[in-house]
Amino acid sequence: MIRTVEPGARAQEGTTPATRRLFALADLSRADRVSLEAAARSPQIARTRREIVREGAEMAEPQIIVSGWAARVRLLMDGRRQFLSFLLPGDLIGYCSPPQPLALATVVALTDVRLCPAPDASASPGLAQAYTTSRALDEAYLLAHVTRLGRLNAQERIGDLMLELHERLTPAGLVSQNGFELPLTQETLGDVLGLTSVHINRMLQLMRREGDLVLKGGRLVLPDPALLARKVGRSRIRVSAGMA
Amino acid sequence: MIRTVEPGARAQEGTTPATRRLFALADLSRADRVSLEAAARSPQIARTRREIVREGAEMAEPQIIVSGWAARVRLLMDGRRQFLSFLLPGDLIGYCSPPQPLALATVVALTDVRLCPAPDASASPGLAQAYTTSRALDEAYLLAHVTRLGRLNAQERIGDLMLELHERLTPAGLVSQNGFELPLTQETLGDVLGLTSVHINRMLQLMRREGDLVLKGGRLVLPDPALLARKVGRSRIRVSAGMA
DNA sequence: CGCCTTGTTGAGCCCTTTCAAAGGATGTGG
DNA sequence: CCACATCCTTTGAAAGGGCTCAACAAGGCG
Repeated sequence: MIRTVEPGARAQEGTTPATRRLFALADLSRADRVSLEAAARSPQIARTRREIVREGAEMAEPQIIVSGWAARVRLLMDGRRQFLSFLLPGDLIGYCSPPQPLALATVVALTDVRLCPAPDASASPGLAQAYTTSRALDEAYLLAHVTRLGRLNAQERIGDLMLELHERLTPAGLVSQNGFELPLTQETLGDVLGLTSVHINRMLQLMRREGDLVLKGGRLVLPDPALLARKVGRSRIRVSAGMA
Repeated sequence: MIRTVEPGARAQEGTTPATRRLFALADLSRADRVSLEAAARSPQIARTRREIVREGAEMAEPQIIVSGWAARVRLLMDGRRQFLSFLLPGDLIGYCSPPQPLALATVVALTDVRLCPAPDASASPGLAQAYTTSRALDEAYLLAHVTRLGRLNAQERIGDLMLELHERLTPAGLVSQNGFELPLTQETLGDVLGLTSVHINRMLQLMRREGDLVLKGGRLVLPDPALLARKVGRSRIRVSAGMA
């Protein structure tokens, strides 16, 4: 299929994955886009494994993930660990309106992460809309995660998660050929999906053999996302009438 | 231990479980309290099993659960079912600020439920604060649910959930003698905790034998909540510096 | 090149599910 | 007040999915 790119559309797309994703969330004014691009241009770095937010700490100003992966996590005192959600380029950390006093979960960097303060939305309906939509998506993904953990078996959980990541990374432009970088160890994947790394390993092998996915060298490819979606019984996440 | 009740404190407590719970969430003005009490006095009824909100529908105005239990639920197309969260007296349904276009999950009545429109908070900082805190608690409980499903075994899940319900029903005044009404079938409990009703049954029996809980005739008693909390490794949920 | 993290594999066990059926409650109508 | 239907709880036996423990291979990285 051939797709024409109008000159106007290209200008809206954003120059980095994070801004591409944010631009897709709402109808932003030129000023909004400029301020997002500017903010993303001078990010801070959080190294792998470093805590970005600590559970129970007072909330700092909201931030945007410019690049890299982070996750919200909860630790049990016997050492068990559960990841609650992923934070991907263009996602917001700590955005609550109205503000909330305490962080509900620790946020930890899964890779080196670049983040920047989120431009103030109080004077911009476009930004406010984008942030709100982002937040709604966060909650939708969290609900999907509950269902995944509660009612899907190991293969379904893996497939469903990979499809979600595919879906979330697409607007940021981080997906090509149905594939994307997956900077997660099998241990981490286990702590996301409520399984052991050993079982993750075996199920990944099975799914590779069955042609559901290709995972090698930190890159994941879903040869046929639609087919996999049918196989694990997944439907697309939507929070408003129009958007993905 | 003897506790003195000052005449002033009593007036703040609210006359129904729902208002008691809401009054405990924020420092409310006399007008706030009056409007909540008034709203709760003319509720609508939703019968058991009836849908209160349908997933994907446009959001109606926010409502307050005056009495009864409801739950957010997601259905898989092969018939599997996962409850996402409970909605108890004093909880809000569909409160989002700023408003969100679509409901993210179906809400269904688990018992006959009385609900009323939530008084408008735009002119009242107290109400706004109460609603915000309620929403923060919702999210905290959702995160706890993820951890429960992902990393706890059957007994821990049951114990943890019962402790959460104990904690949530207490401010509404629905707990006495460490016990409360639990209007849930074992089937429902299974769909909350990601287990089968058969296994719920067996684990409940085990926990009864071990003295962790007493469940009979729809009433649950936790003989020693603190001990059970230690046993399942649970810590109390908090979203702000002061409150429960 | 050697350390350290990550991925792979095997065997056995245990927690949880499945399937089926019986027993108790509860409620409605006759 | 009994008969009957319905829903919920309880129980048994067997199978299965996922876990544990342990050891080994395979990559990065300094």
